[in-house]
Amino acid sequence: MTASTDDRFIEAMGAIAQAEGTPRIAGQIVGYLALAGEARSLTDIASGLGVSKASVSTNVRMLEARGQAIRESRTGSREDHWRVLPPPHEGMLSAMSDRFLRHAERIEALAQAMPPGADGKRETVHGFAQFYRSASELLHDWSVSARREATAADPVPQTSGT
Amino acid sequence: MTASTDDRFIEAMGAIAQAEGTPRIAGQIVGYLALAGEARSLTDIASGLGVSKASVSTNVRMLEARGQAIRESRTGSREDHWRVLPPPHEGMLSAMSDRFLRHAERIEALAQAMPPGADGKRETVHGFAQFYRSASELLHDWSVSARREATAADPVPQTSGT
DNA sequence: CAATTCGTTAAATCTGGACTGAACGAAGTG
DNA sequence: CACTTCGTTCAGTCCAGATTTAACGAATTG
Repeated sequence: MTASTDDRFIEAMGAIAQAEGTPRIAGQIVGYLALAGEARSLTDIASGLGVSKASVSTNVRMLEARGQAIRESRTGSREDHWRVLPPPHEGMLSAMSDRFLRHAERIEALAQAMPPGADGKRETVHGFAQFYRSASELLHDWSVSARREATAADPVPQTSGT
Repeated sequence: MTASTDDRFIEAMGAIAQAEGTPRIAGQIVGYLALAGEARSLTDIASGLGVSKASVSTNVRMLEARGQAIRESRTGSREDHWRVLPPPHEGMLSAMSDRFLRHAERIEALAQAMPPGADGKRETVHGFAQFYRSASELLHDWSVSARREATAADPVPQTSGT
């Protein structure tokens, strides 16, 4: 019955991911790999979560692009193996940061295109752009510091020690 | 043709809202009210955006719950009037903060329920909870400071000055 | 008190995007 | 060189949730 608490955690991670606007399966994968502690093959993940390999392939590459998971190509096997690096959250933060930066640039471009009338609209729009820009910076800085902390005191389980 | 840049801003705000996992119309409303600078009735908003009053009603109340918009019940008219308060972003931050706090509590409860085995799983799960908790706190602090800054130097257009 | 207008709710519809199944190319393996 | 296995892609399905239409209660006005 020890699998039950694991499953509940994986389930919760999926729900949270969904609430944050990312695919449910992406969250489940992070939970699964975090609990595993070591790298797992795409097939393992798919059967472990009871979803199609196609879904895992898609989502695990999305996680890779975000820096939340890394691919390990072992020499012996031609299977790819995947692990989350501590903390897996860091990637989430930089994804957020990137998103906000895009928002900032998009809005700022619109502000520039606005007539500089006395109604203050252009300043209002500029204010929005400014907000997104500082949000992006804040998140970026934090993701860096979070990574540093985690690297300092690493409480992550590894099957094979140093 | 000056309405065109306004529309593009409103459009962009809707797209961003959608990208952040909230209803498109909610973002459009924020954009509309921010440009308006003063309070607008529900009917105004609906016709201004070309959407149903039901949608506006639903979304504007969601914004109110988040603190991104406030309702003004004028004595003379029985219409409700709505405005965004500067900065409207602050509500978005506290919404995020709340969400992360819920995540933290949910995960922490699971961590407590986990067997304290030597595999370090419980610590891993606890780490996730910790992450969400500090994220929540960071966002909360920032939303407060953002509000303070905006209140200090208020560049918001008001039709009726002090 | 009838008539109008406002805001909300409930049911129905519509749509974006997650997920799957099947097919394909690449890379080993015998 | 046939055969198996792996990962990806593509077309199709499915579903959550956003939006709308219609109907309702409350408030206002004459």
